[in-house]
Amino acid sequence: MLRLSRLTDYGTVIMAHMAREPGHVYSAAELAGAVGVALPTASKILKTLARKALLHSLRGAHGGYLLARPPREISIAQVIDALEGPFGVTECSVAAGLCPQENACALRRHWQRIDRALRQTLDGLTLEDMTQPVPAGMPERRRAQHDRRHRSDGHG
Amino acid sequence: MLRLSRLTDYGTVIMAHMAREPGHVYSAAELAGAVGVALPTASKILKTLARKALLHSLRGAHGGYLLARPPREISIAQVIDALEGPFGVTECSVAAGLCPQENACALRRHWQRIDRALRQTLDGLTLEDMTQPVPAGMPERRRAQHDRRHRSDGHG
DNA sequence: TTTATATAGAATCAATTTAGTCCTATATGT
DNA sequence: ACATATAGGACTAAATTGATTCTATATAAA
Repeated sequence: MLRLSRLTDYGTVIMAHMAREPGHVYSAAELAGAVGVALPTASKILKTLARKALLHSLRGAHGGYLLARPPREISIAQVIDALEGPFGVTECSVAAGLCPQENACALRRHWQRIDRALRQTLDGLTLEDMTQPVPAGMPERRRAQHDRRHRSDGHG
Repeated sequence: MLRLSRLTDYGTVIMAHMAREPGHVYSAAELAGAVGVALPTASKILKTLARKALLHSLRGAHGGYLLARPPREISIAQVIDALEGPFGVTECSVAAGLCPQENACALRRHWQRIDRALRQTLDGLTLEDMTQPVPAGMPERRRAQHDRRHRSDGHG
């Protein structure tokens, strides 16, 4: 796995949808319909994204949500942060706890390094990228996507 | 988040512990003690790792487990695969489903790309690396760990 | 050959987490 | 005023995960 929660998944879909027309104000109902989730669910996500300052919200009649910044200034990592809390692959990498052995504590450092590397990848991809069709090449923004050979044998 | 399950976390700790003495045969009880988890839990993890061919198991008295390959030939990605099933950040990236809009299907491609990038990172790190102390520099094996600046503003 | 020690594998139970919904309050345009 | 929309919190139900237990099997040693 290494899964994102479903809500976060929806969140990225919603954000990507909004990124296609950055100035437009979308109501929760509109987005719920466009993305195919129930209104309360979309609402919940939108509220969170607004609270975390990735969206601006407008209350009252004709209100709704719009992106707080241009799509190219909102990264996937930021969306994940907003919807899933502090970034970290393992519990241990955020807060030490178990593992009485020195061995484990050594691991902690490694996990933190891994977190940084993964985060870097997700931070290098913006909403703008997500609206672009994947050109089978590399829509990487400014980071080279180097060779793909790796040492694993049986895993795709 | 983007969390690994706790069992997977334990699994990596166990594997890293075993990697310090690659030839040695460890009983489940021994490992449970060393790593600080209950015996049944360690057992469960070890059985899975053995079934997925990352460990060899020896039954009977004086039995136990040992690494199936040298530590530098077992990547973190492989351990995660074994304990968490098919690699993928989103449900959508493994099996399409929701998202009636064309927008969403475009996203799918992007998620798959993201999966590949993350996997590459985790595949570049082996058990051998995990046993090494983190030298504050870069224990990367053959992949350069480039600059750390990224575009996000408020997130650590 | 019997006994003690270990793993294999399936099934089960409890706890936690997550998804989804609902309710009340507040803001704004007509 | 009234209709429309978001804010925020509380609540419920479902799914996932963690942890344990049970039976079967294999092996070393007495």
